[in-house]
Amino acid sequence: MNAPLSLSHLKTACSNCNLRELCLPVGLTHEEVESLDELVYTRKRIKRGESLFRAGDAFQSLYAIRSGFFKTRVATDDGRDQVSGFQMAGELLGIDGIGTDAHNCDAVALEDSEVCIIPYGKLEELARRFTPLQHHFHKVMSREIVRDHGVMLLLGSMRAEERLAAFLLNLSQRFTARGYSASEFILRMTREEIGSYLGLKLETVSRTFSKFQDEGLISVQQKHIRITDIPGLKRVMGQSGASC
Amino acid sequence: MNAPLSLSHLKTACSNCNLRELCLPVGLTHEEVESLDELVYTRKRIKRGESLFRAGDAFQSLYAIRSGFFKTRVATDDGRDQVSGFQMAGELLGIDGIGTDAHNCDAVALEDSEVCIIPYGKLEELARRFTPLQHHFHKVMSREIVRDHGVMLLLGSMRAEERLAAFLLNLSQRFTARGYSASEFILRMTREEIGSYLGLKLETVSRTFSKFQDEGLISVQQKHIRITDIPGLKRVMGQSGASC
DNA sequence: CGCCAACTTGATGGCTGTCAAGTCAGGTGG
DNA sequence: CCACCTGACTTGACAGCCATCAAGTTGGCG
Repeated sequence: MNAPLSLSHLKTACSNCNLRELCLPVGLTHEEVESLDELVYTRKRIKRGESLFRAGDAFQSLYAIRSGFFKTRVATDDGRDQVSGFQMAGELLGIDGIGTDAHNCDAVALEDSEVCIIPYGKLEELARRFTPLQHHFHKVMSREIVRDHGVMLLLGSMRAEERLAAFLLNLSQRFTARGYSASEFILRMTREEIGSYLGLKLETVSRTFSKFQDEGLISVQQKHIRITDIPGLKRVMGQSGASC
Repeated sequence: MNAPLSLSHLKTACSNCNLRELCLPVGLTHEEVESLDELVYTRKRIKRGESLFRAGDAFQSLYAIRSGFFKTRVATDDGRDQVSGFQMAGELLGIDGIGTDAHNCDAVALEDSEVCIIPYGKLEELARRFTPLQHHFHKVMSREIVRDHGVMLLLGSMRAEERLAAFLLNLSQRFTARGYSASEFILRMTREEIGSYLGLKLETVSRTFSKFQDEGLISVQQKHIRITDIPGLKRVMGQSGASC
């Protein structure tokens, strides 16, 4: 099922990957990227609804998303759980596992997806040899922390409309960075998953989408979203009473 | 003001530091710790109310707290801000700056404090030479991400009482790890700062403290907290309707 | 001693959760 | 091909938690 063939190896090589700009190899010379190829030698396909890893699984590898869409989900011992993020092509999964040698969240594919398996031991070894790789890996982790702080701010101080506006603008921006339309996309997650991520109930998400539509900011049809007024959404996000 | 004297160097050395178990040198051999001494050659004192760094400052160093207590604070462009964490002795400050080469939050001392300055370039260099240091540094960053996910879960799905109970238990546990009392301590932060961190208003924090006191869970007198019923607090935290 | 920031407590209102009913879209099987 | 079924979504009514506004208290510090 995931036997490494030499053909798949060829196809997997970082040096051929068009996600280079988003993934780990950023800033490496061509030569350095080629030696990265020894790092990533296996890909894995995950079908929609399946888990890449689950909380408690032994940590061994990081995963770079080659294609598809994931959610990560954390849980408390008393049965509560929450979506902690949505990840798309070029983003890294599994960083949470380094600290305890076990994964702390579930990573579930929201559509059929493919990931590159990055054995963590090898990554550390290469990071010791290639300063830019080390530096870039640290940057990726640091940015994840900064991103989480942004979500904490959102959860702690924004109202439902502001959260949803921020969410849509964030998705829009990430799609743009991948060459897709900034204003029109398909939501891979349900209202419930959006709500879980934003600390809202699914009804509130649905209601707020409808409100945005009434106000002419977006056009919603089930999972199909079209943002018709990006500046308007930004205004919704910033309306904390400080209009001057 | 922060001129490195040879005397202060001696006193700063990681090999003499009683926070070794909490800070970066965990898991290093005695020999390795000694070579760490070249890394940390300056300490800095921060008075209560002063900032160690501010959002936007160029990133150059990490800081290990030797003594004292800090809060970190993130802000949006529209004037909103939120406390993103409280840090005590043995914990690391500044990791958020690696990703963008600039700090993304303010670090403010909540009491007179002292930090060890860890030049980031040197840390990366040493991490390339000492595998355990590299590994430990990655773990520290990963744990910070996991911690943030926990806060996100708290902000997204817990009610005021649960948040405060979790907060008190977390403080209690961290004080315990440092050899202080698990049940009696002084809050270094104001109700407003607690509220900001937990996504609540200061009145709600105050009211909930009073409620806990009425219920015999804690005893509050201004900043002085005594937890009289730790299992009770844990029960408050877990009461999400799943009592079976 | 007096001032001020921090804190407590009360009254009221609004945002969002909860419960409920109905709609829509896609997939399956007859 | 169509009916049916199911999960996802929408919309409404109501309630509860927490924010807001307000007034008073406490404690530390000059």
